[in-house]
Amino acid sequence: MTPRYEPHEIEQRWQRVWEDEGAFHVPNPVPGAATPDKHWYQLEMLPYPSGPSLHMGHVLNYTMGDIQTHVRRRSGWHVARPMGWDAFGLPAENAAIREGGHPGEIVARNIENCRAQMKRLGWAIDWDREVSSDDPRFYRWTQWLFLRFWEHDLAYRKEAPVNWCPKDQTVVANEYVVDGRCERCGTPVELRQLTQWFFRTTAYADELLEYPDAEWPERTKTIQQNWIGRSEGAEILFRVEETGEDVPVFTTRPDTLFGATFFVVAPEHPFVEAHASEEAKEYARHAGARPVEERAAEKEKTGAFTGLHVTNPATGQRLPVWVSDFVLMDYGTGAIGGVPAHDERDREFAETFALPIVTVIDDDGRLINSGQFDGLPSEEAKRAIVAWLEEEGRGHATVSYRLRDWSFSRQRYWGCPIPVIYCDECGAVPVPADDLPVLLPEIEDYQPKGKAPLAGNEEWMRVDCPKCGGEARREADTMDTFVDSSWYFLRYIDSHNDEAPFDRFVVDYWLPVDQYIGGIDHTTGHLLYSRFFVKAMNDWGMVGFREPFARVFHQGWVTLGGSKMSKTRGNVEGPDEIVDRYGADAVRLYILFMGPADQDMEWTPDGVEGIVRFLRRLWRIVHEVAEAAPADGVREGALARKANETIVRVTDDVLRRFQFHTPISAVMELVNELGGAVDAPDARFAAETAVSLIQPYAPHVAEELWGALGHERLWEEAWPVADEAQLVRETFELVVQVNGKVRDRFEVDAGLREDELVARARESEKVRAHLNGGEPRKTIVVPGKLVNFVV
RNA sequence: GCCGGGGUGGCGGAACUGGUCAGACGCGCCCGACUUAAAAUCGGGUGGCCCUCGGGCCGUGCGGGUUCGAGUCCCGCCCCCGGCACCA
Repeated sequence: MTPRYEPHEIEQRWQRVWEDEGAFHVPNPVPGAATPDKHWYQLEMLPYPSGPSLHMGHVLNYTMGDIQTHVRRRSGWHVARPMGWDAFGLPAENAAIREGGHPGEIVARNIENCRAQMKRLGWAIDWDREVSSDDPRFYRWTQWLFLRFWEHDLAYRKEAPVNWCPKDQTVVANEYVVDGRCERCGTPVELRQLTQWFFRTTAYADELLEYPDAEWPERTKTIQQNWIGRSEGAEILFRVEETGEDVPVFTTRPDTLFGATFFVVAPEHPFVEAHASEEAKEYARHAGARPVEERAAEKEKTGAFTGLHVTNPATGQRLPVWVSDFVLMDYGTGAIGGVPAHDERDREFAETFALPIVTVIDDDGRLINSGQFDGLPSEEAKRAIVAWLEEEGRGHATVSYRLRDWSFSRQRYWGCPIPVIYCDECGAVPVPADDLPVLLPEIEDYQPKGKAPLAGNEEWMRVDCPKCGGEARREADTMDTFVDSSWYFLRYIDSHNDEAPFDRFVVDYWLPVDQYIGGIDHTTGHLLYSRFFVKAMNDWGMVGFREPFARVFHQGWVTLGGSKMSKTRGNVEGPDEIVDRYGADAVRLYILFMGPADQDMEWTPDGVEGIVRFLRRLWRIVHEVAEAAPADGVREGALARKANETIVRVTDDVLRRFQFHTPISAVMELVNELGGAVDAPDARFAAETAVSLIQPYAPHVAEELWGALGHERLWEEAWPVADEAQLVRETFELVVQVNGKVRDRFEVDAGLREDELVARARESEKVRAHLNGGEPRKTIVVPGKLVNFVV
């Protein structure tokens, strides 16, 4: 008698077994001992525990990783599959402010909840590797790493204009300002001149454009490349007539140099303060304060003449120097040679102020009015003019980038303290390694007030200078959350290490990450920062690789009401209710069956009934097979063939194509066929195959059905391998076309030669009717598939 | 403007290197069986138009092309999504 399918009873039972056995713990290799060389690091972006519940996007993400993990494990890979918590930072702190309470307590409670949800979904996580970025055992090493960056001049402190979010009351990195707004809260950011800590990401700008050891999606690479914004060009010196000093400009169009008829500096350019007329200074003061977006929106150019002139190094002509806000101080050199004939903005400027326009490139792209360079195609002219400038000592080829260094100090409480001490005598001094971690103190009032809340904690702030022993003060800013997530994937590998952030031997074994699953929204932030971290660590000899993530996959957004589920939007749907109702197996299957995992999908539980029906059908049919089918079932026949074909499809989709919805369809097809022949000699084999193949998706019910078929421990069972002999067909359905249209189809022997196939095709009544007794002009034979007559 | 991705039934989607009348699998809908009835379950149908019920014609955003054969390749458009953008 078939028992009832009771998902909750089954799921709890197997989850307990796996937990008690530590079924998904995979130990690290030990130097000198034999270690499997077939290994796989399966990583999904770690969650922010800023709310009490995971959302369906997490369910999608971690189920995908889970399937990958199960299939790899059962195929003989050594799989590292860790999990942790991105616990520091704004999202958690803002949640604490909303709810009232200490962020540490709220985060701890959320983590506990989310961990329970993860366990309830039955994910094959190695909990022994768990880390949390707010744990001193973790952030001790975040601080230690920061000191290495500083030591290598890849972290520095400077005063610079930075993005300030007036709502969150902190500096925000360029990478997390979207359309001029704070990515977290949507508030428009302001520019403020502040002394901040930066990581020198620009030191790796060129290398970050290349992906030598990584298979990344094209669109992801493009986004990063656009963000880095590399432009090849030249730096050219213009001499100021009145003072004799040289002012450099950056241009990507040195071929148009002869057409430069005026010169423009940015309002913030030091030249203005040093030499410009009072009127120009006055203009610069006002213009420089306005946001770039606002300036760009206006059609009419503004500006003021400085009263000075420069010499065009190509023509020797005297050019007026203007100041205008369409020239930006933070790109290139903050000064340009205005070429109104060949640049739209320069033209607008020239037209507004009645400046001369000289055409130097004709309609065929060749130079004119350019002295010895006349007649050269513009691409050639670029090289020729730069070479000539170099000879003259007036310029050289150079490259400019859009990328800016990453500002990572935050004027907020809930983050990793920056281990720096300021001493009047010694300046900025690193906290000695033995004194790490600098613990984040418990403070009552952590509300953001525009300056670091830690600064108000006198007891914590006052410290002896590690160098001279004199009275000194701590750095009160904390680090951006993205510093924690720039290296968490390394700590996972060696999460209990008390001597170092990680051991190079084990990290070199597991990394680079074989498959990273995460949102595309972190492309120019987290993903870029992580690459920067790893490249630097490789240069210091800490790791033996230069790219952290060999393959990246971006899941689509699970949307609700058309927009991405997120706590800030408040449109979060968690897994609890639907798991309560249908069980974890159904939810796991359903979230993947909804569509291709890399596309956005609107969350609706409507279709889950179809999956529940499938599970019940599978349950019933497998039990029927267990009763009706011969015990020593054969592995040949129509069902066995279908089973073997399904093995190939599922395996190829998961491992090679990274496609998770089609394997479910494939197993459904197999189960549909099996349902009509539960007592067939090969039914038992087909049932075992179906259960085995569905195990990564629905591990609990699969385990139970595996038991019903008389076996145990499916999670350790070798992944099915297709029997090649069974895949070879003895007959196939020959398609016969006339002029490319299918006119007949029938089974033929697979061993027939081409001429025999043609002969069989010509015997068909239907085909004859379409040939009208005539001879085909041409006959195309595709062995094993079709014959096409062309008349 | 530059760069990247995409457009297939009522819906989610399949078709992996051009080759089985494109539409697998599922949702929804329709019909039937079981039932006093409903739910659940099981069976069947489901791109459009025409039909003498054998079939015929059209059909993968639009227009061309290559090919015996195109959702798939090429050219030109249209639309949608994403990145960059007064970046010199």
